[in-house]
Amino acid sequence: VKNDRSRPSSRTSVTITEVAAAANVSKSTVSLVLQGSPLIAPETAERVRQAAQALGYVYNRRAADLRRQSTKVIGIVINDLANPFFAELLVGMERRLVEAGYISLMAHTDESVDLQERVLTSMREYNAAGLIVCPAFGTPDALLKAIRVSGTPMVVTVRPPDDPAYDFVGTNHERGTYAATAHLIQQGHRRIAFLGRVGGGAVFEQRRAGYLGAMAERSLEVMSQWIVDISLTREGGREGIRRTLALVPQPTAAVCYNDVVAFGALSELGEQGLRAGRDFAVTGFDGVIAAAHTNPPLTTVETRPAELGAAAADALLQRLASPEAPPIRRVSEPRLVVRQSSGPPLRAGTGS
Amino acid sequence: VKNDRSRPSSRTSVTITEVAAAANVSKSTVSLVLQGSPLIAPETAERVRQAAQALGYVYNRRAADLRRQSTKVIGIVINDLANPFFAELLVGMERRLVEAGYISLMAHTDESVDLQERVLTSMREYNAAGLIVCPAFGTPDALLKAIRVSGTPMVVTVRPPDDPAYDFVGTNHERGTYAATAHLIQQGHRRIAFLGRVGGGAVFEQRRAGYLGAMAERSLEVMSQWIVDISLTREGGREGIRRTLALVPQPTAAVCYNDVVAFGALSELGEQGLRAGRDFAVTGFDGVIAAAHTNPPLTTVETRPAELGAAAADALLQRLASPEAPPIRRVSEPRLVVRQSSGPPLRAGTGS
DNA sequence: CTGAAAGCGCTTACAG
DNA sequence: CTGAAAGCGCTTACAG
Repeated sequence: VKNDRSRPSSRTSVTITEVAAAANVSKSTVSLVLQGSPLIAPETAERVRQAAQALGYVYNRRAADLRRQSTKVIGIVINDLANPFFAELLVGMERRLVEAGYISLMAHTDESVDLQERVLTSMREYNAAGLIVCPAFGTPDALLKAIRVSGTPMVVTVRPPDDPAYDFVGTNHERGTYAATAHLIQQGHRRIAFLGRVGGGAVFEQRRAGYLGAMAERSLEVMSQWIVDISLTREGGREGIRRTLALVPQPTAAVCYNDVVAFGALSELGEQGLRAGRDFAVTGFDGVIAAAHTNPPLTTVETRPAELGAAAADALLQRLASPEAPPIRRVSEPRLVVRQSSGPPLRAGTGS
Repeated sequence: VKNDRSRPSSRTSVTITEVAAAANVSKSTVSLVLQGSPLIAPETAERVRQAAQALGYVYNRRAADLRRQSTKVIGIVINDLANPFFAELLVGMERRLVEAGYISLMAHTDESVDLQERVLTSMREYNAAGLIVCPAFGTPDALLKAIRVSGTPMVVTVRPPDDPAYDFVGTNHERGTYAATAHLIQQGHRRIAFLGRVGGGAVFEQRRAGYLGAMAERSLEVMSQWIVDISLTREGGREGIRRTLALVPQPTAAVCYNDVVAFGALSELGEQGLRAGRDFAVTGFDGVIAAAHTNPPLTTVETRPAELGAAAADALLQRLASPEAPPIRRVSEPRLVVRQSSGPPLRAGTGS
């Protein structure tokens, strides 16, 4: 074998040209056997495979993709991986994607729109076949629009864009908090707080709307200070409970924006010597795995994050298969799961 | 502009050839301005940029990388993203990597060695410049070795391989459980259980060794049934507590393999009407963010997962910079953080 | 059943 | 300061 690079050591990659030489066939033949083409005679194919193996050949999919004008990589951008909801969502989509033969380019924006823009262009420069994005707070519509116009298949997830032209997979936020609030009312609560982040975008609006809707339906007034503005973290949940307990008259329950906030609420309640579900009721939103194993276990709105992620992946796969199909829009109905954090108020029937 | 493709719509990508034509320069010039070369006259550069902008040109980094024989993508493989420890680890490494101008190809193996092998080859086929891997349970040494021999830079993290030839970034598991156990003993506990997964590999061995070491140092016997074999999940933690409470004589404390197990333990204790920290003591391991906000807050061994991830990324970056340097080995010292889940036994001083 | 040739979108010496 | 040419590692008609 004439080859000026003395022996393909470490970083010098061996190419099909070299295996072709070793197997005494042409590049074309090697390429064909690598693709499992039935055109090649079994013995030839075997010889090629042996040669490839012996040389430690690794397929250069990048080169193949360049030539073929396609890739099997999908870009995933997540806004908040520290929240288990998004971690579970990611797990669900990534799994579905590998099952379908794709691999994921993943980036975490941590709610930074600048970072989001950078990673998105990077993914497009790497020719991602498609994109799944959970937009960071305050994502300019122009960004999403630019991608859509460029023709790169994209599904937006969790946070619905204003424009219905996007492929979107999410959950019905309003129905979720409606169910949680209605449950609390049914348990006998009348003064119910809502812990969330004011100005948190469409998702916040929708979740609050569900809460307000349920209250209004039973003709329960809601005092403005019951909408407690906190950061959407466990710390925020703690603070929210502290502020709620300081209110006069004191609410007896709180609908939390999400599970992470509820976790903080549960923790703070414990520190105050109160037992959630007995002394004060709390509900979460998301239904992350951890919610079933808090102390006490959390009543929450189950959105099945992993399934949601898989659904987003499916939507993208579908879009890849039919680029011209009308916009996909899948909004799942969340389900309230009653556990122990949401018992009736201490003296049931306390009026407002 | 003569161009048989009528107008670069949707998926038809525009190339440097087209912007070259539009700007009346050669491909070379376009390439140079794209790279920010100072060789090009400012006016020319500006003209090229305008043309690129106008045509909606997106840089094809894949083609550039192919030609340049390098990439800016790093493969990350994680064994268990459902565990917040790994999610936080991932966040730490991904952030550091984007800061350094890389983008991450991420895959979750869910402890499947088969899947792990597939994603690893996929990453190499895509010419990842380097790899960071948290090996799945039971990863054959041959797999890691094949990668090392191939010359692809790789750092192994969290789970130490037997062979010291690998670049490795992790934490001192034995010191961690030693500290947790010693703390419990100091609080007055004598009968202390260890909840973990027997046969869980090197990490389990090390964590158990720390527990046994601390017990032996105070000449405390450990009954074989105190080593409770469970799955490493919240469910496992619940079951572990149930089995521990059924033991005679009953242990008064439990060192948990990790935080997730401890979360389950806390939850189960609550369901049994017991208060962790008062009626029974528990410690965790990892120091995930959630540990500070459980009910009650969890005493745990803090490993600073995000920092660990960043350190793993740094190690890889370093390896990329000096391929021939001797193996990197960074084992951080974890720190015990005492919170409320680990108070003294009900009647302090109870003998063994 | 197999090979020679062209081309995917870039970069990089090398001229001028 | 700019252009022509070769080449990165593949695939894919097209011959034979």
